[in-house]
Amino acid sequence: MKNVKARTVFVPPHRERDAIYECIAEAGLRPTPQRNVVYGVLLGERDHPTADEVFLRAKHSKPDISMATVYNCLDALVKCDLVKQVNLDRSATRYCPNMGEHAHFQCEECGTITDFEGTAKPKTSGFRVPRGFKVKQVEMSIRGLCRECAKKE
Amino acid sequence: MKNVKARTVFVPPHRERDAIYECIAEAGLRPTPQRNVVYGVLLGERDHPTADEVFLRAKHSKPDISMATVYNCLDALVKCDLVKQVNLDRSATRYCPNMGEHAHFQCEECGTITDFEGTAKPKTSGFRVPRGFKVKQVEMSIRGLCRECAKKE
DNA sequence: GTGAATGCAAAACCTTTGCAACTGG
DNA sequence: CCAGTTGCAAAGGTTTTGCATTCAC
Repeated sequence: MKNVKARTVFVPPHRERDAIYECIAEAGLRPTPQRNVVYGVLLGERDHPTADEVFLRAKHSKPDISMATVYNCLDALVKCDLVKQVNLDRSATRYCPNMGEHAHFQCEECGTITDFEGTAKPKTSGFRVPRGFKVKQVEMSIRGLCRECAKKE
Repeated sequence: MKNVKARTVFVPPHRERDAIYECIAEAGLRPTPQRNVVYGVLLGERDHPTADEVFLRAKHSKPDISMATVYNCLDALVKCDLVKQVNLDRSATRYCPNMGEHAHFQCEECGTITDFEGTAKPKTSGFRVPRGFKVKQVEMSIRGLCRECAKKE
């Protein structure tokens, strides 16, 4: 279940590309070419790449970029709420520029990741938030069999 | 294994203690003292320990246990549906013996993990499962501020 | 000019693997 | 006896860190 490409089902809004400058500046961070490239990579192919995959793709337009910088940029984008971290299993963390409500499905057989559209809000999701806790983000991870692998069984 | 030594700090419920034998055997795996200890550790203190933390605790009752074995045991328990893997951030995977429906809350400030009781089913959670996909497990991760940290802000 | 961000390389960390020895049924 | 499991040590992969240099404001 390694080196598996993930699929996306949604269509990215347009103005996200400009948002990086606003959002990064707003967060008190400095907009840089590297952060721009990293965000561009994520928007370019929405397949939930790992940091390493982002690194390799970012090199195309910025050959000198370093791994440390990729991590820095990803963290910055996460802080700015432009990107989500996706932790599905013990393998590397993946990154997702889709900030809309959706769940991440991973196939137990082939490992592919698929986005399930929909909302995941406390009220509708059925868990109780204890008094005093402040919920900021809800993420849903689903495991099971994808269409292809379900057929084979 | 009728003679249970009273050295361990916790007192696992009876049923759960037996469950490991049934479940492991059912899964075609072999019940071993190591697997027993690892499961006992998880039941003893339900604080979502990492593999390393399980390792350290398991050493108390089984000083010769190795890290590789801890991973082996954890994987075996996960396969038997006695234990869940919990992946919240880039840090190490955590393990949870609570197989009831609940969500994992992690505080952005202090990092503590809290269980939120409740169900997380596709129907009520608001996401759509594409035709042909088979959902086996849904996991919810929530981030925000815990009671203490929310007060401080 | 100054603090923040970068690139590099090394370190730290987490997890897996290969293999000989052992174990439980 | 035999397949499955263990312990060890080493390898593999991911993420972080320290520091000199560069960059954006």
